[in-house]
Amino acid sequence: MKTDRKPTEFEMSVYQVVRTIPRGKVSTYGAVARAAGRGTARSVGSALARNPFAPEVPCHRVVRADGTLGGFNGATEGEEMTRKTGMLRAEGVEVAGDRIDLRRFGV
DNA sequence: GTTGTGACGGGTC
DNA sequence: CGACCCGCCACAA
Repeated sequence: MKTDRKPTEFEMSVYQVVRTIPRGKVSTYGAVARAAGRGTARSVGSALARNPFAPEVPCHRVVRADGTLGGFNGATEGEEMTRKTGMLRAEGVEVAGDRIDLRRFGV
């Protein structure tokens, strides 16, 4: 894409943190924000929405604090979300409808 | 420098 | 449970 801009320091921090999420587990936007050292859930969502490191940064392992999926590959609904659910299940994460049980998978 | 917006979160009603 | 509001930080125009 040519509309891509250079990732800022903050965004880089976010991608780095998300990349460390172990397979079979998930994290939340708020948790990532704290791990990054600065920013909030909103900022993290914004960064992941522009995720230029596609498969390297497993954005599908990041969900909302209330357990709902959030978004994937730049979308919050549609086919992309269906894929996100499938990937999580393939990694051993139980997905009930559009939700995840953070009690077991939210590190 | 100012304004609007967002893949959010927590609190209220 | 759902709907609503307010606060939060970073980014683009």
